[in-house]
Amino acid sequence: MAKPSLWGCRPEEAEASFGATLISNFLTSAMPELPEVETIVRELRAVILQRTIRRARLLRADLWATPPHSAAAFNRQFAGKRFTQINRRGKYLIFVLNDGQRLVGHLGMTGKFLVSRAADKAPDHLCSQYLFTDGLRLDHVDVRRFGSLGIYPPDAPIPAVKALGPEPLERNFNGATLRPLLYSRNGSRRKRAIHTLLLDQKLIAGVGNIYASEALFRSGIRPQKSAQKLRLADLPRLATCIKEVLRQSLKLGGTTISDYRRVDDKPGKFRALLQVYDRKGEPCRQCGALIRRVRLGGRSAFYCPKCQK
DNA sequence: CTTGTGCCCTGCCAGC
DNA sequence: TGCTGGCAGGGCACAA
Repeated sequence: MAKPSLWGCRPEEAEASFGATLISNFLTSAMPELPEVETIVRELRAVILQRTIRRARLLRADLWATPPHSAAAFNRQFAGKRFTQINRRGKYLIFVLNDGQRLVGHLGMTGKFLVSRAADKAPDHLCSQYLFTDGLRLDHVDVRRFGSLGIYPPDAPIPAVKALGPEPLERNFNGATLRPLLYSRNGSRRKRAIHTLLLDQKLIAGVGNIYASEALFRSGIRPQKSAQKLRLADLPRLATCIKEVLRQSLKLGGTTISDYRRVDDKPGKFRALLQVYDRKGEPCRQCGALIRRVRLGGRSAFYCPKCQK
């Protein structure tokens, strides 16, 4: 169900097509993981592609990972150009400009992209902003500033992106793809908890805390289980569960956990389908046992003590 | 090489 | 009621 393309249309048309709340604030999601970032990328594509940028501003230089380091030079990178492609790799957004330069963004914990009108009030925690010649505006907001942003010349390597592991929604992703979760490159067995390994972006791209817990629930594997105790034969099922949970969430526009500020925001609808994440003390939807929370490598994982072994 | 720890940052909320 | 300390987490630097 692809959204209608809005390339080149006027802001009023985009607004009419998406509804009033959309233009004000439709691209939000707490804790963006693969499905959330993919949703954002798709919606951004439909609205901002091919619009000419009049002016760009960098308001939070601490997020900026690459040169230029002055406001004027930042603006020069964008003024008069257009975004011709917007892609996703793992949790990274890659905006391609018509001169081949690429703007690469990571949303961290609280990053958002909001589309509004030039005259609208600037949101709090604005990190960068792109004003289009037709009056649309793209605001990049990040409350906790755990995100990052950088620009890369055509063909220049993007180190963080290059280091990413396989994409779980690619067709050839399967149990064999997950073998590095159990064995390191020198052949020795990994000992870390499987949940911790699923969060390692070098081993698999795009999975964060929510979908690691959810995929392990579906697989019947406890998050704290050492990779040493898993068999290669367990991996095909795990791969299938990862794919399923990501696909299902993507279909519903991702998961919105806490959007305390904007009640009128369009939230991702996957939250209602969460089986374990953020459900500590609540009954398992499968067996009624109480969901538990465990801390692993500084992150919290959720599981059902009865359904997961 | 692998694995673990602490830091970045802000808003929320339990506890006083 | 109002303040405060602890907590949350993706990615990275650093130590062992």
